[in-house]
Amino acid sequence: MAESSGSGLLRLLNGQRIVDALFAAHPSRMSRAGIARATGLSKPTVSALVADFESAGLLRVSEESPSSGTIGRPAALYELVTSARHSVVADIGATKVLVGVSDLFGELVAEHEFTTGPDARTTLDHLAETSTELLRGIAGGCQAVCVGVPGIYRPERDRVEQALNLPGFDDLALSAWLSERFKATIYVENDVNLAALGELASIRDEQTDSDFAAISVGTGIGMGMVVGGDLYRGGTGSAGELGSLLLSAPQSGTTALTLEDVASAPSICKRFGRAIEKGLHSKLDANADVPEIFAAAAAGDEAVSWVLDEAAAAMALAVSHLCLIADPIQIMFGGGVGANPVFVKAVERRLSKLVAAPPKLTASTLGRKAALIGAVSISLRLIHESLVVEMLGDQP
Amino acid sequence: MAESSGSGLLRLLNGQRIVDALFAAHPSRMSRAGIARATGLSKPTVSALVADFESAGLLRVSEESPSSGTIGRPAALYELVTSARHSVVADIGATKVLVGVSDLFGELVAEHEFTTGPDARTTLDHLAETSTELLRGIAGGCQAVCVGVPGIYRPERDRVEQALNLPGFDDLALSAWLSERFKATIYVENDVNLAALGELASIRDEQTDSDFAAISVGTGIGMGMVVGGDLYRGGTGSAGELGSLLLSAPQSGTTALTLEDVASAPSICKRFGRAIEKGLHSKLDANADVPEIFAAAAAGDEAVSWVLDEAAAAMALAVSHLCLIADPIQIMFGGGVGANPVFVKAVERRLSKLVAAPPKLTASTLGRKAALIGAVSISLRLIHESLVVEMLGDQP
DNA sequence: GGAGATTAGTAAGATAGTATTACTAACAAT
DNA sequence: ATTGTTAGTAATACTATCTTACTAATCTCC
Repeated sequence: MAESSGSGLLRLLNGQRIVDALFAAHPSRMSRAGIARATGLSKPTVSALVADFESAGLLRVSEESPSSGTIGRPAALYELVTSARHSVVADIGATKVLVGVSDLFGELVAEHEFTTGPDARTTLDHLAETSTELLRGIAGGCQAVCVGVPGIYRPERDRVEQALNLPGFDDLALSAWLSERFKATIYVENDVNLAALGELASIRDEQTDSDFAAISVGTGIGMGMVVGGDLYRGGTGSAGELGSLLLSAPQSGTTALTLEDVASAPSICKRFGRAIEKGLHSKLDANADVPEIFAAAAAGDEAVSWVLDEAAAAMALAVSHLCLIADPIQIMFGGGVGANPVFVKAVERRLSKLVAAPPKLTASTLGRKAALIGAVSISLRLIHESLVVEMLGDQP
Repeated sequence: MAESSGSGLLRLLNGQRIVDALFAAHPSRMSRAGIARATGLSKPTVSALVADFESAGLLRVSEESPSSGTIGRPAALYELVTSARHSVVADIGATKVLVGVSDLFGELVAEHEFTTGPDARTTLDHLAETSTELLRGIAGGCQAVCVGVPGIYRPERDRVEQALNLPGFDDLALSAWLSERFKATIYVENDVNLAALGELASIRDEQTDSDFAAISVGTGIGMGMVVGGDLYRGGTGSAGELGSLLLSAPQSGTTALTLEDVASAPSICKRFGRAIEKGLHSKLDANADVPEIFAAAAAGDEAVSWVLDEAAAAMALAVSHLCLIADPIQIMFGGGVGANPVFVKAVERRLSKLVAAPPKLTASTLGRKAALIGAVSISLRLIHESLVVEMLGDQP
């Protein structure tokens, strides 16, 4: 075990700096002299630590192109070993489950998809089988597991709540269950939150980490927020329940409409049907589905544009609240309704009339895989946290 | 200067652990043997560091009660020197400026209040004079300055924006200005945000750090949020602008009411006047002020209860949005309207009908001093960050 | 082809800080 | 007075670092 105060701590800290420098430089490789320059450590110190990392299997000398064209003695270029750590990532959706195995850099080296089972337990059994199958042939197994669930996960009780689409979560200690099957760090998170992380990870090049929101508009409406690079969960873990947001104050007697009553996929279909009954003109059938409705939007269909306008107006109002309260820099829309650029444009148009400096609104580009990619980004963090300690600690 | 990789770093880290242990134990004093037990460091290491801290003036042997009643050799008990560091804190309000000097533990050792001048520059000059006056007799001057301003502070431009009540901020580089006058770390922050920190600090015993909101309802309506112990500012620094929140979607042609149109102090007075004109019954004059209106609320005055109900309903709707988006654990109301328990109770009653699990709502107990106390908590953080480095770095 | 320049990496010794062990100091209880 | 307990110090060893000086390997220029 690593000491926490003596010079062993110093070794860990300096080891972390070296690993950080190598991750920052990825995919370029670095010589030990280069690492010394980048970290400020002395060359002998770097050599000693790199030797330890190499014998622990985290680093190796790159085979190809042993430098060329430069003056001076050619360097031995080191690179991180991609396969030094693996993690299992999964997104348990209402209809499908995505499973993957990610390497040290978050590349998915194996993937699989299966249909969600009748209840949570069967689905999880299937998930466990699939992941051991995907891990076959990977030496060392996995060191981290991150699972997205279609409900609110409460770490203090180790329970998934409000997973309405998938029964059987009520008395299932999910983290404990996973710990029994995987000898790894376990992380469970709401799928919408993971999707927010995933969407952010996919645009991080052009964008700062801070204050990003991803709104999913499909069967239900949910939101994940990333604040300063970390997920924001709120005091009771239920931040971002946008669907229940009231569109106006309830008058005495009447119950007010919620955002979900107007802008979710089922509501849009229902309201379209009612618009037809009320006599609005449309080429479509009264029970058209969301893709059909969106397809007809371009053609200037009367009932369609009325329904979509209402949905966009409601969403714009909700987003205006979000801007005044949380002031995100960018908002990304996903889900069956939200990922449609027509919808995003309509919201954007209306939002500009409600808010002085509206944030950037974009449509999701990742689709279903957003949560899985978010799970990768969490599992990477878990692995990075323990990497150096484990690599340097095992030497006697 | 302290090395960042060599053994000097280790010394700093261990020094920090000792100081942290002493702060955590405050106001009890600790023996060196006790520090060694608490930190896991060895006794000689603790002795060496404590000796350095003592000669730097951060620690001293407590005079009184050199231990008694216990078995064994009596310990020399060490305590932090309260006056080792001082900070200047100020809250520049629209009508008054509060200035104080705080010691190492955040106790205010000097305080002063003066009327806000005609413009920012005059007020700041007055502030600088006052604080040098308050610092007279304090050896070493101040090491940190935290100033609350009635507007949005943008660090990247070093400007205070939207300070509508106090002209002259537009082309004033406030941090730079303060840096010229104080040889100390400077921090400028919105006053509502500081008030949130202050209110949180005053209840921290019973409450976790996380996800606390303070809503100020007075001339305007603003909110400060604390997330995980840190202020939340949003992407452009303007999170918490609750006053502009729309109470309903604007219909074509009409502009919708904002929260400030219904629940701010001026709006309440205006709407009360109109209620009288409309013929609602009241004992009060049509141009009654907020304290009078609240005083009449208990008596069941018709016009008064109509106006306050409307204000509370609007605030409850806004708070319901806040809960669904940010899910705070506790919300504290301050300001001329908000600090009134009658108002808070009314909001609470209405909120319970809008949200399934409403957070705890409370009325501010700090009043005007909230922002000043928040400034103290920021300045303490600034001082703690640099304390050990400065204390151990100055020895050759 | 050889001398010099240039960069990578290693070896040896110095330095700083910590932990361990064993000691002395100071007091209470018996 | 003796014994036991706790606080603190002294001496030494250990760990990990840095510095300095060296060797190694290549390119360039003559």
